Amino acid sequence: MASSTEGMRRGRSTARSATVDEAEEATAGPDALDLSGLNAVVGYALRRAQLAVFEDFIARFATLDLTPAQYSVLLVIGNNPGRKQAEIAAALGIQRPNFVSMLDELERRGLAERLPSATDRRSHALVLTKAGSALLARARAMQDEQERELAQKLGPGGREMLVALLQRLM
Amino acid sequence: MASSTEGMRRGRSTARSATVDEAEEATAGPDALDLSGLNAVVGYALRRAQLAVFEDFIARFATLDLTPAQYSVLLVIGNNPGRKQAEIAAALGIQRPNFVSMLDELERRGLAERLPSATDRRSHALVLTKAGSALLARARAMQDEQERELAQKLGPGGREMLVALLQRLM
DNA sequence: TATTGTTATACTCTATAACTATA
DNA sequence: TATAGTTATAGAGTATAACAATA
Repeated sequence: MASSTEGMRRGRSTARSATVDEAEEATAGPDALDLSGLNAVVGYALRRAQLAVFEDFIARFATLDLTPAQYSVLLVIGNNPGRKQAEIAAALGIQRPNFVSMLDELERRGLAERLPSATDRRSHALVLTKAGSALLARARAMQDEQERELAQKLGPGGREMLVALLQRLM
Repeated sequence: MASSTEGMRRGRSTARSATVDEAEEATAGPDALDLSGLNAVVGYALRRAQLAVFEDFIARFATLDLTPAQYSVLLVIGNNPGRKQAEIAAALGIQRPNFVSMLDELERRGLAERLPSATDRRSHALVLTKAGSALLARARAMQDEQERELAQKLGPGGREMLVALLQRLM
């Protein structure tokens, strides 16, 4: 159902085995647009939800001056100290060239370090500094708080259900 | 194409109430990284899932030469013919200045048109051309097919559950 | 004075080619 | 020959200021 306006709304198409209809936007303003077609699209809902969650994340982490990407880098280095740049970058889906300036910045701020590898003089072993570990601890606590608030929005078991569903898409 | 070849595991997330559970045993290879901390983060899962779904979308829509953004614009114009640029753009979360070149391109391809408004000489009434409607119909069918495949990945009721959970985050 | 569409601009992300020094 | 880190660069995507025409 749905469709605030009568117009053209998926008239034909009898084969709808997967049920593409169910989302619906209640009444909004007087001249509100019909977005029913978009709201049923998984990709669109994913994009909007991701933007909303990231926006919230960025606002929270403003005090730590950390972007989501920087947080993920600190987290992965912290859990995997001594790994090569290429390994960390690949794990995060970051192109190696783009990872250079990210590390430059984290190193400049004294949060991470590029140590010489003992076995391969080409590679760098990434580690967190003490300051980096300390900041990561604060960031983790902050992120846990966001996770708790998201869990509340999502209802009982909703967060775990959501993550499980998202994993199926990757 | 072929972005990110990261190595993510499929941690079984045993449900735990509201607090962040970050104890997932990563059935790891010899030198696989520990990403358990990230995999429990809703925002990160959202981002990766969104990228995966969009990548699939882009590959499918390559034959129609439509990006996800262009598809959303055609869809919303089709369901809301005669609306102003600013209205369509706002509904999609697109900045008005950035919407200009998008419309230029759709108009250049003969898919959409900027008609003079009958009531306000400043504004343009957006409509689809016949070719635009025809392309949109093909795109919709293509998108329905993706939705069906996603639904299969997500299991019985999974797609509807996912969309409902995502709506709670916006 | 406010709004619509537009131009110009800038900043972030992301992607690729190519260099260097090692292996 | 291949790999790790790097440089340079190009392309999207997104954000804001400002202007002309109109309300």
